[in-house]
Formats: sequence, structure tokens, C-alpha cells
Amino acid sequence: MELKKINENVWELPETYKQGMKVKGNIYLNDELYEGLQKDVFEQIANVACLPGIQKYSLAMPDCHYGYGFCIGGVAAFDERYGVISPGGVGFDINCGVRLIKTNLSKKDVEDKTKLKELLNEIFTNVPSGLGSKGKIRLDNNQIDTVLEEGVEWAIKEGYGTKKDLERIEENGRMKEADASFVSESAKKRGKPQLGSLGSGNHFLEIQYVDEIFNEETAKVYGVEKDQLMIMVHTGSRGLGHQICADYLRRMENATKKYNIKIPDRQLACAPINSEEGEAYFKAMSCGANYAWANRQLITHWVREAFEKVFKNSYENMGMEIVYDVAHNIAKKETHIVDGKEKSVIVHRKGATRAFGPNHSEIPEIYRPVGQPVIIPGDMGTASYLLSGTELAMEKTFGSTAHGAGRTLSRVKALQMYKSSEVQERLEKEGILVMADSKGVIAEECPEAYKDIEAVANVCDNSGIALKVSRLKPLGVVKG
DNA sequence: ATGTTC
Repeated sequence: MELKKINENVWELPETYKQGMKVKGNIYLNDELYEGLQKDVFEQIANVACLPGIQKYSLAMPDCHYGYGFCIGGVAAFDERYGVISPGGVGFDINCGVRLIKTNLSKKDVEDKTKLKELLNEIFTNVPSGLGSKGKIRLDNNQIDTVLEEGVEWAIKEGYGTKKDLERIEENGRMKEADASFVSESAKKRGKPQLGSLGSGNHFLEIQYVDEIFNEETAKVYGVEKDQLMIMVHTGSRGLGHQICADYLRRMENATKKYNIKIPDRQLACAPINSEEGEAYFKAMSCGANYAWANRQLITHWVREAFEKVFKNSYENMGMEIVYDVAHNIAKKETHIVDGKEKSVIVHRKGATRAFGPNHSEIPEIYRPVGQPVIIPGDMGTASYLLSGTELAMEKTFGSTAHGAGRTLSRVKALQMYKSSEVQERLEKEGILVMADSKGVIAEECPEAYKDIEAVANVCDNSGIALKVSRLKPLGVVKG
């Protein structure tokens, strides 16, 4: 069945697409991205539309693609009284997300490539990366529980940053509902040695520069200007979040039966938000989210140290403040307008970024005139984007927008087609230094393996669910 | 994404 094109950037999946749909689907795309989509993504969007208590639309962002149960790039909100919560709507890497750190340095300060190399080497040594990578700190059983319940507040107490950092993080780096007694011992065991590590796959740490400004006013509010040196950190909750997801998927399968919820796909296992199982998952997921924020905070601390060592200056003097830190995989209790009335809902964002608009009480005061910063990483050879949240996003997408470029080649395919050493050489000629923990990751993550980040950012901008603020280009890349 | 199928 054909989808209905509502306007240049919105496609509608009618309720007749599949039996049992309670709401329509709405997908944010352009013609090119629409052509590139497989049918299985539409099926997943339709499946989510069948879940109890879903509000308004089953949504998909421009970077949507097939995922576990819910598609990546999927957004769905459920009524807080009779709706459901689903681990598949959050994803395995709970609070996989991105942090953008600014500096008052400029592109010129690393024009000397030996300087850039020195910086990358220092970061590579100071921030553990790669599959199964372990952090530099050792937590005991009490400490891991504190990390899970306090998130970045724990990190600040331990000296990894300042109170000012807290203000520049979604939820101030702490989900209050977190309760470590709902996280399994095996999840904690995996999480303990990994706190403060980057991980592998699409996770990265980049030194970037501001290549272009699209909105001077918003850029000024964010403290962003042309040629400025930036650091972007993309990582999540490592093995801990993965284990929490696996644990609760199993528990949710039983709950789905227990509460007699009809689901069109087993991977959509869920429970009523107000049930014992639903509440337990939310508390555990919140722990995973806090761990991920603490993880990005420790990494920030070690990046600051690396800059201090190389530039022989304090990080405060170098203006190394957090612009913002956003979650890409999370479920949140939020208030949105539905049928003209304020309503409490659980918003699932799986591969989607919160994009709250101007004057929202949950965004930092300094950003309220223009809306929250939205950080969208691209591939290591092209660019990443900084955008701002909008009133239209509040109205249309429960305050959400895209989260990245999305893969176009599978890892296996990319490995067959490209050679890491060749990709590395080519990028170096373009002025981008890449360091990786493993041999294959550069080929797997090569620019050709990703969709066009420009198209994704432009669909957000054109449709109005986030506005472009600036483009960031990579200079130095650390991969797992 | 992930001690890449405890």
C-alpha cells in the first residue's frame, strides 16, 4: 500500500494500513529518503500504532530504519493512566546520546597537525575505547548503586566536573525515578568496570570545528561561532544498559501475557505503565540513563585533562563548557497537549532527540529564548549538526526530532567494500585524523556506510521539527 | 548498541 504524502516532508500511514491500528502513522521524510525506505519500517510504525493507549500518531523521524520491535527513529507517546511502556521502544543502549562541549579555541589552534595528533593521542590514552573497554576507575557495590541513582550528581561529588555542568544536561543528568534495587546483579557486574569508557560501533569522540552558522541569533545564545573548536562525545550505557534491556524484555514477555495485551510482534513486549512490571522497567531504565550520563561526564573530565596537558592551560581558561547533552534512546514522563488539553504521557524516543521549543520549563533558562540545543551526529567524514527545538515539534512530534544519519550499508557490507587503512588515508588527505581501537571499525564506519546527514538535517529544518543552527566538521576522530 | 547466540 502506498503512503499518503501530506506535504513535502510528511508522509501519512493510514489507519487502514494494518488491522488494529489505533492511530495513524506520521513519517518525516523527503522524496529521496522515502524512496530509500524498506517496507519493514512502515510495518513497524503500524505495529506501534496498535499498542494500547497510544496518542495522536505513531511517529518516525527522517533517519528511521528497521530496529528491534520499534524502528530506530521511532517516537510514540502513551497515556499515563492506561498506556504501555516497552523496552523495545527505548532500545538496547539505554540513553545512548550525545554531548557537545565547546571551547574558546579555534580551528587555527590545531592547524599544526602534530598538535592535533598529540591531542588525539592524549585523548585516546585517557579515554578507554573499544569493545569490552574498561574505564579507569573501580567501583564497589555501593558506588555503582549511587551512580545508578544519582547519575552526574555522583560524578560531580567525586570531582569529575562542576555544578555548572549539571545545568547543561537533559534532566540535569539524573532521572529521579531511578532505583538501583530494580537492576540485576549481572547488569551491575557488567557496568562496574566500564564506567567512563567509549565503547565501539558508531560511538565516537570527535574534535570538530564550526563550519557554518545557519542561525546567528540562536548560535549566539548557545555560545557557538564560526571556526570554534568543539568536542562531541557519542556513547551510551555500555553493557549495563544492554543487560537491563535484555533482563526486562524477558520479564515483559510474561507481563504482556499476564495483562492480556495483544501485540502484532513479539518484540513489542510491553506492560501497562502503572503495572508492577511497567514501573519496575521505568526505574531500571532510569538507572541505565543515569549511568550513561555519568559515563559521558567522566569522559568529559578526561577530555578536559587531555586539553589541559597539550595546551598547558586550564580547561576553564579554554572555555570548555558543555553546550548540551541529549539522550537518543529513552522513555520520559512528560506533559503534552492532546486534543487541546494538557495530558501526562510516556514518550518513547528510540533513535530520536528531544527537541523542546522556546520557553519550555524543562530546558536550561539560558536557552529558553530559542529552544533547547539538538545534537545530531553524522558520519566521521562529513559533518554533524547542531539544531534547536521548536514549538512545532511540541505540537507535532511530542517535542522530538531526528538523531543521526542512519546506516545505509550493513557493517558486513561496508567491511567487504572498504579497507580501514584506505579510508583512514583518504580522510587524512581531507584533513581528518582517525584513531581506532580495532582494525575493522574504520571501514565499518566509513562515510559511505551512512545516509546523507544533510538530508536528515534539512527535513528537520524544512518541516520545522528542529531548526538548523550550525554544521560541525570533524578534524580528529576517536573510534572504538 | 552488546563479554557480536548464557
